[in-house]
Amino acid sequence: MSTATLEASRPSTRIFARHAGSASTIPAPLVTHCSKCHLRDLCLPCGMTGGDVERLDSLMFGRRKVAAGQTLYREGDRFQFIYAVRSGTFKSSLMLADGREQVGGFYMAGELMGLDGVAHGTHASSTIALEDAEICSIPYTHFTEMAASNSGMQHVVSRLMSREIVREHSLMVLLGSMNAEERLAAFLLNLSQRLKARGYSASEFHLRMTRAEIGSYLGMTLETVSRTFSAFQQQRLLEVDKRHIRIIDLDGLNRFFTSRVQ
Amino acid sequence: MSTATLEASRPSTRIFARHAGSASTIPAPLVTHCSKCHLRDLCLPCGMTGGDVERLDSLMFGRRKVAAGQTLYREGDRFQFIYAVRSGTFKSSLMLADGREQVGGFYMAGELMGLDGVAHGTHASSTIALEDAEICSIPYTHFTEMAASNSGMQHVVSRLMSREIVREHSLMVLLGSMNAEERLAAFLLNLSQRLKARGYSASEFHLRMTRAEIGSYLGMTLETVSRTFSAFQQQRLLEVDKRHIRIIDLDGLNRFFTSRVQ
DNA sequence: CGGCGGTTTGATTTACTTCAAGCAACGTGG
DNA sequence: CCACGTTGCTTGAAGTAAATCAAACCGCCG
Repeated sequence: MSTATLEASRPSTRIFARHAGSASTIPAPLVTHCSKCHLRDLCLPCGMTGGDVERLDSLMFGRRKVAAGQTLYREGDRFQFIYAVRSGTFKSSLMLADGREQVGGFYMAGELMGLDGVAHGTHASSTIALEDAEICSIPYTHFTEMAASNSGMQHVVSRLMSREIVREHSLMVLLGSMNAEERLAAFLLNLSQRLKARGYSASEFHLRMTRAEIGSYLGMTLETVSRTFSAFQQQRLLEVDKRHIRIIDLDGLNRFFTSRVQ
Repeated sequence: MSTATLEASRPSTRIFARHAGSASTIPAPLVTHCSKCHLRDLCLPCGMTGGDVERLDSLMFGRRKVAAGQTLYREGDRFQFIYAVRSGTFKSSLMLADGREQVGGFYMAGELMGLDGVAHGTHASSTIALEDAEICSIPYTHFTEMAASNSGMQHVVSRLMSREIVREHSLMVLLGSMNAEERLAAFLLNLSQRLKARGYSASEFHLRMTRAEIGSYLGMTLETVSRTFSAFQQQRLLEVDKRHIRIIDLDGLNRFFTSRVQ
């Protein structure tokens, strides 16, 4: 964990790390260098070759903290940045006419948010921090300008967008054809995998989101989410204590949705 | 494999670009020129400026017919092409372990298919023609090579991918929070709009897909689809005769899901 | 002609929602 | 410090939308 190197000493309440250098001669503190980031293999630079990652550094992505509950961008906001999660968890959601929200996804370290804005220059969803978090802001136009002269790099963006398409694809399957138990199992296993990829335990973790948010994401009510957790516990698949989850029987969980999705 | 004069220098294009003109010296007949295509404002070239569309011409997209029921690509196939619909209708779908299929979308003239393959170099879904159709095959690598030297053009790809993300976003809302009537209303209105944009009647059209396919797409059974059609007919919102649909009360239909989605 | 795929409609069942109540953890202000 | 409201979670009982099971119809094709 090479993190806490830079940010500790600095005032962290900057809105966006506007272009750094200004007065000082030393590199500005709140600028990120991808090449030195511990997330580089999960995040934007993933798959880049040669000096491309170093070239990313020159864009000097702004970095900032986001407090729990704070909104990163809202539906309709002008699209300027892609955001990379450095730490913490976010949810993206849409507000429905009847006041309810539809959660579209949860994002954790190394994942990119805001790609839906490219289509119309305007964000199609809102995203909110579920806990205190830290992000990098990637100015989209600068990024594409750079990618213009570099085919490898633009490939990376395309791949990331496509990945988002694939992700939503599988969510559609989930929402379109699974029952409550299958949905929750799929959700937990997905979470487990992503946490594992980030060096955390795959079998024991703390949920950052409420039952209502899980329910919205999975297309069911919070009561059904709660009941399904209880059912899993009784089937000795999980141990659940509020938001603390311990997966006891991974295979058992897996069977739930392996039976559906090949 | 030796024909296709114009593509000689780019062997990979050939697989799909019919070996039409064989030995002749005149341009092969089944090569498409975007600049002269009647779909240019709906399709890939949409939003391109200056000579970009002409530059697309030089890629000489292969064009071919696809018979009803024929598969364009399958889950797991190597990703090489993006496909643009010239005429006809396609569905994309996933096969579930229990043998059922999950339909992920329907595509009509000017729409692009296969973008999900960019992520892992492999298609994440299958797509099948619902009626006799015609497509252009766009060799992805050539296309990105060209886009490499042209920032305007690569913007176009990104926008198209992002649009797909947004599309799936709204499908998630649909699947996650709407009831049967709202889903079918949303489906019909979406279809109506897209047909209108293509110069067809917005109020009267012929469905190319079965009740089962609609149901799979909307996350409900074919029986419920059928019943909901009947209900709409009784409410004098539609006239339904098998696959022939006439929308009588557009506002009435609209009210169904305006009440949900802002 | 018979069989088949697509559709409609009816009867029954069920998985989930809705409504409702209670509890635990937490923060706030008197 | 305790009473209080708030938020999140669980559980129960009742209601319902949609799934399932089932039958029949139509148009089509070999």
